[in-house]
Amino acid sequence: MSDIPGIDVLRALGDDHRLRAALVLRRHELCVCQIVELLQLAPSTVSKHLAILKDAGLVESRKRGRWVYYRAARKAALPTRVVNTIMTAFDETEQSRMDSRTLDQLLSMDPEKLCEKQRCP
Amino acid sequence: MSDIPGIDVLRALGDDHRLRAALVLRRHELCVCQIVELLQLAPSTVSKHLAILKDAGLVESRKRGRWVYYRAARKAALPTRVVNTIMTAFDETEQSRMDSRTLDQLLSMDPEKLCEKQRCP
DNA sequence: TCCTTATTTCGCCATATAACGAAATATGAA
DNA sequence: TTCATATTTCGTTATATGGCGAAATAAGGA
Repeated sequence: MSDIPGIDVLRALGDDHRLRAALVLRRHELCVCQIVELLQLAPSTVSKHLAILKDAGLVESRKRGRWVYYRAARKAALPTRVVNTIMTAFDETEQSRMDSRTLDQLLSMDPEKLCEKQRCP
Repeated sequence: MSDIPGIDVLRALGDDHRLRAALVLRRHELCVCQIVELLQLAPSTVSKHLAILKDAGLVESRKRGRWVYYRAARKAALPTRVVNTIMTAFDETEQSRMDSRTLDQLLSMDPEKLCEKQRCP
């Protein structure tokens, strides 16, 4: 369902628990049980959240004995400037370019005719 | 369900159709029927998406006759730098500060004891 | 006023998602 | 090898979300 590359990052961060986890993992490398304590959720739930963050490329993990440690990924961190930054980035996707071209066509059409077309297929 | 202020922006942008709409609205002011054509969705569906973007403060609307025009809000656009920017911004929220304090306590505890506590309530 | 029509709201359905507990997995320690 | 335990996977459930069509709303034009 994620057509646009990178949008999974927004979805990953669009959950309170995951955002909180992602934030603390920027400051400290933590094992799952510590995050369980912080978020007050079942271990299985936390594990899944961390997997989603990992799939989005936001965090990475390493195993030491029975513990698995997570930390922010070494590559990927909201007001006005932030939104602009996000939008600009997404603006470089293929979907955005396609939309721009489609839009050019739409703009050359009379909105009146557009609505008419939408009424009568 | 949105405890953390600003996270609704991420959720709003975390949908392909809404992201595409938000992007084109940064370039052009458009009426609903034009966005309907671009996204190829039912007018009612588009209307709902636009309301979500509006609630998140990403777009604004004005009514001219029977048409409603939407455009990017005059205040609030992914690579590494973007994610860092997002994270830094969210890091200034109260929830993040609370988490930091909680974390300080957690870090002073033996993870072993933490896990033990989680086993036996 | 009455009709047409662009948009929104509402009700409904299908799917996605978050949460839990139980079972499976993996690994250190006895 | 056998036990204990940290984490993950799986199955289930409740809720959230995205989509549509029909009805409601609002505003220009006959």
